[in-house]
Amino acid sequence: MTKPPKTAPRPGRRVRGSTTGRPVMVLLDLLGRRWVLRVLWELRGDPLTFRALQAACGGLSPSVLNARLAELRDSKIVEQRPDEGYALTRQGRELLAQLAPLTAWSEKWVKSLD
Amino acid sequence: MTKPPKTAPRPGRRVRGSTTGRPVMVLLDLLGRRWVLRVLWELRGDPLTFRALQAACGGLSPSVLNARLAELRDSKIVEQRPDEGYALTRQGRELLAQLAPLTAWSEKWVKSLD
DNA sequence: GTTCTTGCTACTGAAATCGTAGCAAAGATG
DNA sequence: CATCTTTGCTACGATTTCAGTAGCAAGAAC
Repeated sequence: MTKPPKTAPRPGRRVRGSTTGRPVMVLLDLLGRRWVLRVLWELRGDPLTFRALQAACGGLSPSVLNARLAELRDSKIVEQRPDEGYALTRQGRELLAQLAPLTAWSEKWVKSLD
Repeated sequence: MTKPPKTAPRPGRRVRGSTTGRPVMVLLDLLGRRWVLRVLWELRGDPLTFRALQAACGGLSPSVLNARLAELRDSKIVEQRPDEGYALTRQGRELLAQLAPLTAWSEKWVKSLD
């Protein structure tokens, strides 16, 4: 009874809700995991240490943070730099750039609620 | 001991990891819930019925789908049209448009893995 | 009437997450 | 040297969320 190894979802592999492993499905699986979007968001500026990142996310549990960071490192979206902490990779920054307009959208969105 | 009512996260209210309720934080909380991104993605085209949407997402459980749909309706991102099924609202389509470039990004991303 | 489909609720077990405690390593301070 | 702090992270039980299956009420088609 060996436990299945837990890793980040990978293109070509089966992921949640998709047997094809199409890249965009894999990405949606990865980004849809709790705290992932937030972590990327908090890394939009300078690199953050583990604890700083944890604090920035409002004190999420270190076990979950560590799991998410492992997945994001595995996916080459985040990297760990010695003496600096965690930072987005080049492609991680590209990904975040796609997400940047969400701020503006969310401001408009607020007004439509109440 | 009344249970707290379960609703979608709302701007101005406390959300996971943020006491300020800043719009973008609320949005990240909402989008980071399991299946939300995928559901939006599957609604990019024509409206889908509940069951069609469920099938498109690879057979996720109806209870979760219903919960997500309730949140997204509450957030005015998805609407239910009589005799058509579920569809994105206007602002829902705008939101998805922000996310559209993810397909292209994910294709590049794949090549960087292995 | 029966047979479909559709939208959804109910229920149980599994998995993910939370919250807290704490430890080993490295650096600063005395 | 000793001690204090910070940092990255692991362990563990409690809670929440999700998965998976069953099934029901309402409507349409027959």
